[in-house]
Amino acid sequence: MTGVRQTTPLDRVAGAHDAAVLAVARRGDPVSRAELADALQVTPQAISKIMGRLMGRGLIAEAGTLAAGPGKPTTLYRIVPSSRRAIGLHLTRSRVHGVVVDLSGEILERRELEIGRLQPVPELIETLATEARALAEVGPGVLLGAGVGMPGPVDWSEGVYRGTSDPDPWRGAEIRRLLLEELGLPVLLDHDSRAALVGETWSQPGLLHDAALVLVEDGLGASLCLDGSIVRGAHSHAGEAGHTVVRMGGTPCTCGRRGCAQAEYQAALAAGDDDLAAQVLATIVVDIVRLVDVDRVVLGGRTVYAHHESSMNAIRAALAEGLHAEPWVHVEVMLSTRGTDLIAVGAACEVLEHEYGNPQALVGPGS
Amino acid sequence: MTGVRQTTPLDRVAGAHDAAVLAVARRGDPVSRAELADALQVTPQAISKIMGRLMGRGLIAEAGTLAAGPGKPTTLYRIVPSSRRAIGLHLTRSRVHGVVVDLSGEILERRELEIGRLQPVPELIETLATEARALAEVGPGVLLGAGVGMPGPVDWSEGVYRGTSDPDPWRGAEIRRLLLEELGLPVLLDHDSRAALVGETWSQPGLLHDAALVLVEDGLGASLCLDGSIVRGAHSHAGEAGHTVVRMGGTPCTCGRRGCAQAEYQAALAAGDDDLAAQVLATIVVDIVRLVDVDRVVLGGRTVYAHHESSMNAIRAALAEGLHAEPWVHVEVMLSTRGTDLIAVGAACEVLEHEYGNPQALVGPGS
DNA sequence: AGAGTAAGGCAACGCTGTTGCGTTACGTCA
DNA sequence: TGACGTAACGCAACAGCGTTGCCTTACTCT
Repeated sequence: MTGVRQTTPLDRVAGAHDAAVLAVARRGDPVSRAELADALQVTPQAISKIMGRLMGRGLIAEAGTLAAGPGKPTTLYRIVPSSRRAIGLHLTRSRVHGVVVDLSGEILERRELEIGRLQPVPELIETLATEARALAEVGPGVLLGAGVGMPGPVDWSEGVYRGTSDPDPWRGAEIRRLLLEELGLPVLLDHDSRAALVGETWSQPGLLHDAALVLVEDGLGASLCLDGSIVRGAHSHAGEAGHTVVRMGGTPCTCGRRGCAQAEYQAALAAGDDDLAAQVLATIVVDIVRLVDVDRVVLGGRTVYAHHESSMNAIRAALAEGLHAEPWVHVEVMLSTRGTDLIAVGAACEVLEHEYGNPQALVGPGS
Repeated sequence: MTGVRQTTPLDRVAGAHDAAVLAVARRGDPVSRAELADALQVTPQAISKIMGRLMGRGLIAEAGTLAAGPGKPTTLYRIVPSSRRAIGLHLTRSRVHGVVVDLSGEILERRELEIGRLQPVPELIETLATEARALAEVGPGVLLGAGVGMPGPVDWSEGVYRGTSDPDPWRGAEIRRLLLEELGLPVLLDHDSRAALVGETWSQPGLLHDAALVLVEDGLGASLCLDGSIVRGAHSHAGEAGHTVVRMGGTPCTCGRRGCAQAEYQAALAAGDDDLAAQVLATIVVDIVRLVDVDRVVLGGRTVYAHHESSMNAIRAALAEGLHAEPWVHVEVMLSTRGTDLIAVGAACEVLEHEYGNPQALVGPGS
């Protein structure tokens, strides 16, 4: 597949800088040319050119001036949230939770729909499309596309729900392609925990440079952001932390192994032992920290919402215990800023990220 | 810290392309302009310019022509291994194992030295410097620097051995700075498992795009290469897979927790239960695969060398069992190509990688 | 007002890879 | 032996990136 080159290397330089400026601007406060020059490691003159491009596209606008002492006052710039929109859909077996967000990731509208447990794929696509079309009505700005976040094995690059082994009507569904054909809009499909992390990184650019997000919904998932990039893996399949063994020979899991974190967590909850459940959560968090050295851990998901305080405390305690010999390692534990919208918002942010986020590698595929 | 800009964005484009060409050339077979153009997604004319730069630096040379049908025969190019050298030192509590490698990662010379268990830091630096100076005598080509790989918590970006909590004469040693001052050469310090993976990726470019290396020496470590980049983490501390809990409430570990993989592994070996030890290894491999979705697992290290066949079989069996519901996920399990030299060679390759390896991010620090 | 200061624009520049076209070096066939 | 077709390759002009040097603008302070 000798693909035709789409962008030149110089386009990529420009694109990377445009994305970097947007990331800084997204942090909220108006920024100056000098600040941006420092952040991007380019000259102020280059920032002027970059701003010219971005203002031409309507993504950035001037936001007044700031006089500090003598001399010409600094011109400030801000992002224009209303210039773009994206739809995000959180799909589970029992419902579809949808949002439209603006360029800054703020929610413009929310919708919720209960669905039948065994909706066949064509009907499911129709349901998703209907929700998306309703959401598309809301808000100003160019609509960029729709993102879908769902649990279970999901192949991001193929846009396919892989499914588990049970008889499953959705197994192998080409959700991205079908929904794209239905909507006529760009569509992205991703794992719920990865979508959630994309959402967190979008609205807090730079903060989650090395971070893990632990998602507790029906299952247990974890996504990673390492060195500023979301980890998706060789088969776009990363994030199945729920099938990490924390007790060899323990509770049997649906995956065939024993003592998976997810199985142990659910067994503990079923037995009413909330402390043990929190311990399981804390264990896999410490394991992740030891393995990939993230310095932020974000906790989110419907199930953990009720006892998030105790869960976070258990995680903090386990981190303190497991890292007592390495005092230079500090890990910040935080709750998702998005509440129960985190996956829907994250799915929408996948679209924003894809369009205006960090650039692909400078050099094409190495092999 | 408004650092002074060292490279311009255009330098980085050129540097990235130069590195990419070297990576393809390192695979061994002579390559043509057309192949490279396809791999880098640039025009053949651009490859000519890139080759001009690289040949000017002596890194690449012409390697004959290849006539295929009518028309001017294709010119082939190959890497010049003898143009550069790097020293690699593998440091443990009981010895120093050193190598010099050429640009292709081949060993030119090997040295081994037993050392006293509690050598104080200044003496240790002197020992390392002596070994490095002896190795520096061997082979042609420009000597680029020295890499040091060692177990335990190591901060790559600071070049410091962090140490564990025991009274430890090496704790906090600024090995990189001290050795640099002693040798007058660039020095890099890294964790043994990460160094080993750098070595594997250097000599097999492109193959280990998403891979894990499990290192079994005195302790148990694992390093990751995700999306083509070695994972070092927020505190340059990634890879402590040995302190991943595989049996909650299990064998007490030196780190303070119970049931860490390393503790369980060593306990099993001490009890003579090699099967159980292999199972522990297999468990953490599957956990890693589930979490970050690597499609290659490299096994290496002195301790696992004797029973590598059975260990690899156990890992393969565990992968087959743990992934039976996801038949599209294929994971290749392989043995290190470097035998017991893997860490020393890897440390040397850290230097090569730093000088000629994949480019830093296109845009400077995002914050 | 006038001097001093800092921000920002304009124009020329250096460097990337790209494009268009001519040259080189090979096979093939008359 | 020579003309022709073909494929690889080089040269020169080009577009577009950020950079540099210089000038203009806009403000404060005297």
